[in-house]
Amino acid sequence: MIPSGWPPYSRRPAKAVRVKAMTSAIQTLDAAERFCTERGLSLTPMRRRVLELLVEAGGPVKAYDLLSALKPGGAAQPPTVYRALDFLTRAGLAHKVEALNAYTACLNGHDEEDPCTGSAELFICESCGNVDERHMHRAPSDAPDGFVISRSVVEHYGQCARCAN
Amino acid sequence: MIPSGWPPYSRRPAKAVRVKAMTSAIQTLDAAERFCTERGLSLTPMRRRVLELLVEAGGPVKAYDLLSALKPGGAAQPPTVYRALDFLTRAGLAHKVEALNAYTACLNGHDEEDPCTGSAELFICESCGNVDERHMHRAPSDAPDGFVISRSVVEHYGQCARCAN
DNA sequence: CACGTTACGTAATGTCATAACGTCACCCTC
DNA sequence: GAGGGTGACGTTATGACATTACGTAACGTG
Repeated sequence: MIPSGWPPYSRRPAKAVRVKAMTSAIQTLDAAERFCTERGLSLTPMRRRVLELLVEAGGPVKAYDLLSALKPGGAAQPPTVYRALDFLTRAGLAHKVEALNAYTACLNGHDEEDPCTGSAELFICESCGNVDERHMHRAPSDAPDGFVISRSVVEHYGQCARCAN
Repeated sequence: MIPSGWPPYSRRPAKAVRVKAMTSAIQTLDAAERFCTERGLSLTPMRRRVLELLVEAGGPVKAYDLLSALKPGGAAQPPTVYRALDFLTRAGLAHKVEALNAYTACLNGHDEEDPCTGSAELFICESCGNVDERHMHRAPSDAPDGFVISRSVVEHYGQCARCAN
């Protein structure tokens, strides 16, 4: 009667941070470096390291998983990673996935044209954990009269084309 | 350089549960009652009480605030309120506001025509805390090829018309 | 009646995030 | 080069949000 087993993904054990594409990671990090220097932001070693972990994971990562991944090179405490995530999200280099309490790197538009403004539309595959990010170029057509939007959270959960088979 | 003071609303102290419109609350509860009996769902006293608190609050309420509000009539523990919220959200009588870790009553379409399917578009005023809910009748136009959406989280934060002045 | 199911009580624990304070390096200006 | 502001980060503790696991009572059905 009531749909059960919902929401499935947010109850799963967190997936381990894994390396996916080192080449693109390096490219992304270099782009992020340029992005920051152009704007007078400092991508410190700690912030760069956290962004690197996010990029390597290729999907949403929990803050405490980042923390664990950080541990080997010195004991890190929660505020350390949350401060880094705060910087990255403010800068538009990462997004928080609200419904997952997780964080994901923002790969779009930091090289040249269209920097991320902070509001992205996320398509999250509940099978493989992959996140496809689209920037929102449209306002909702059915906003209440006179409502002024300052920030939007748009997250779609489902199955990507690859996993739907 | 980096916008500061963001996100403002989610860091505020939780607002107290307050009574807003008792008449509409009763109407809503009666409608919810009918909604459940029609579907073979049982709106138990506990579930009804939690829904009542949500309706009275007229906006997002934190689980532990519900818990406090429940206390006077017997000591309630977290699972109690989370179970009630789970039922209400599954039934479509309430929604979780993900970016706020809060819950809000769903007032739409439980009387006759168009029951809430679970995916609503929420417009949350960061000044007065009011939530305006629209049901989503459209699919995102720019979904990745072949992506099948099972659930969407859409939350817009900003200022309502009344507070914009 | 024995059994399964549903709802809720209760204790403990797990998970996510921040507060509050200290230190150090850097830069500026006098 | 002493003083003072600022930004980044370490460290301890705590707050805030949510679940696991187990027990019991009520109810319906074979």
